[in-house]
Amino acid sequence: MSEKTLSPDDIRAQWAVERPDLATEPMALIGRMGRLARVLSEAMEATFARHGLNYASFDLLATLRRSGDPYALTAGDLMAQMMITSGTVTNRINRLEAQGLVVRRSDKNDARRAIVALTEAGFAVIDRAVEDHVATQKRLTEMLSAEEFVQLDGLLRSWLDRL
Amino acid sequence: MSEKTLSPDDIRAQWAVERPDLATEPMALIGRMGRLARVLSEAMEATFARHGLNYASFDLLATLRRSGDPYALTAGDLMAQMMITSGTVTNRINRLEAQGLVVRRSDKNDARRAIVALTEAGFAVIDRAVEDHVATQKRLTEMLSAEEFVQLDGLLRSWLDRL
DNA sequence: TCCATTTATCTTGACGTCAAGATAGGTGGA
DNA sequence: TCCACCTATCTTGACGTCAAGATAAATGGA
Repeated sequence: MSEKTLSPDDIRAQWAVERPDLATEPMALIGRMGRLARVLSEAMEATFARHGLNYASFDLLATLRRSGDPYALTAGDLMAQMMITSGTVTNRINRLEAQGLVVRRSDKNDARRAIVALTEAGFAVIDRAVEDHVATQKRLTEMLSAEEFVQLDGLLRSWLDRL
Repeated sequence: MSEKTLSPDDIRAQWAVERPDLATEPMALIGRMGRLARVLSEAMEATFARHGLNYASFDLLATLRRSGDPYALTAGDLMAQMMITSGTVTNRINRLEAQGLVVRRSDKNDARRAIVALTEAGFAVIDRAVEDHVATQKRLTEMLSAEEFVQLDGLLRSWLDRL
């Protein structure tokens, strides 16, 4: 009935009434992880948008940029590093190519391969965007004390390792 | 060049070479949060799939189920609680209605309102699915010690509060 | 040399999501 | 009573993503 959003704890409280047999401690933790990921994503998307990008395009440009000179990778490399399917890679490349931020070249040794390279415009955009992105991430994390930061990073790292 | 996926730490190492001026400590932490959220989501989606559901449909059915008898909310309530737009609510309802898991009724006092209620089939599906879901969440979190669990939950909670 | 097999990328169709706008019903003041 | 405005939901069009399959090129063994 309530016209309001519920916190993960509110949701647990509802389940406690309706299904008191369920152990919902993990639900609150995982729910908070999800909320946090969402809030962080929204803040980062706003940063990308200031540079005419979104997560998908930032991700691809950043992958090329940090791969170092000559700022070029095959579609397959991009697929692996961005952890997406081949169709999604194709789509991301197409959109960035239309914006003039990357170019497709063919590999002289293997005509099946598509080599994707940053254009000068793409290089300029991602170099500016990543600075802004880092500043946003700093802002988002600086409400954690140094000790909290280290603790959280350690917990996330070991959980991820065990999964 | 590498045909491999990179850890958040690998990514930081690449940036350290290409853009040593950037302070990327937050990037590793936020990156790990994102990876973790993704791994957890994939595991939970697999659970939903065993019941013919996905995240979207589980979310709506669960919202109705835990709202308690008579397991019915307006589209607006669902929009607020699920934190999605009105168009997305309409879409989710349509799909679940086609599966016979919810029904739309009109509100006698306000013809603009769409009241969405669980069917018997919907109730049965969500009651089974949520048990499986809770078991999956238990499995995902039980690699954390009790102490780690409490620490992590506390850190996430306070970070979220401050954001 | 040939061709069956493997590899790299692209295409197609289906989903879930959102922003913006359309539609229809409700409400309050003149 | 009317109508301008507000509210609740639905529609439309655009994206990003994936799974599955199509296409084209490389490879290796007979």
